[in-house]
Amino acid sequence: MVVDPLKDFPGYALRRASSAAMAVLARRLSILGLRPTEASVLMVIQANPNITQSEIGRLLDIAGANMAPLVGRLADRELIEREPVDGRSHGLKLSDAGRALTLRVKKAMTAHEDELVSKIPAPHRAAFLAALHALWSAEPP
Amino acid sequence: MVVDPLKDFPGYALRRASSAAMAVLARRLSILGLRPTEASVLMVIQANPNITQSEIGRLLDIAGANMAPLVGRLADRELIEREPVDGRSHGLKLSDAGRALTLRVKKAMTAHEDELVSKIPAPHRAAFLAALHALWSAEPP
DNA sequence: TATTGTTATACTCTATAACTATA
DNA sequence: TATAGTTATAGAGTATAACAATA
Repeated sequence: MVVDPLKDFPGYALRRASSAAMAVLARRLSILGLRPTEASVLMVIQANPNITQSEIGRLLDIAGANMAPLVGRLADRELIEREPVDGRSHGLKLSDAGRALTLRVKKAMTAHEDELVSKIPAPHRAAFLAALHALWSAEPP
Repeated sequence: MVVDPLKDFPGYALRRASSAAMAVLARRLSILGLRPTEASVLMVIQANPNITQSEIGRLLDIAGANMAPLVGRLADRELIEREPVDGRSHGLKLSDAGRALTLRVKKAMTAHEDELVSKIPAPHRAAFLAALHALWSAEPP
């Protein structure tokens, strides 16, 4: 009946797969009161204590203008602490509450990733991840 | 120096790969005065003359509320024509201008897809597309 | 001069609720 | 009652421009 002319375009399949996965992850994280970007920022701070917000932005490809309200929300909820390292930049660290929440974020994310990976035949998993990295990092600016 | 704790998460790589690819496609299509969703709707109409807008929404997973302004823009630009098939639904067809533009959309999309595919080793391409389809269609509602 | 952080603003995509007209 | 189409509205992510303070 209805023909889908986009079905065999890898770019379209990539977009649909990504948005389907993001929707599931967002639902999981909303239980913790977090959005996906907030959760990823918490994980980056945990892995890099005293990182500055501009460094996080470069790592996650989030513009500085958008980092400000994001970090502000996390600080308002006392999940992170800011300590001046410079006259203009602050090092970010997790608070105790932030550390506890990040532990739950990690569990949610790992469970989510396991779900995704389980849908891909085991022998193809490594090549799949390699292909995603090739598409991710090699795009022109 | 800075550690990326998300790098090995397929879900995160999926998101980054998708948004990088979408950014490139959006830039290509903006030359034609189209957004990615508008371009995909044109292609669906071309492949399915007289399709209704609710059928397009189900195919592309776009909510009815969001189809209305999208189709309205295409009709305002006289790229498509609406003919009542029903008291409440309209069949959509490309106008001559719409057909000409869709031809250019197809070329832009094909060029874009070829670029993507070229970044993936040839022996892994089929498995990559299959994996994307598995992630796309098998997500729970 | 360049960088960090910030505010303000706008656009796109998405999501929900409410309504009408038709089936 | 269910569906098609529409309007209004809000949230989230992203983008640019502008600015102050600092390096």
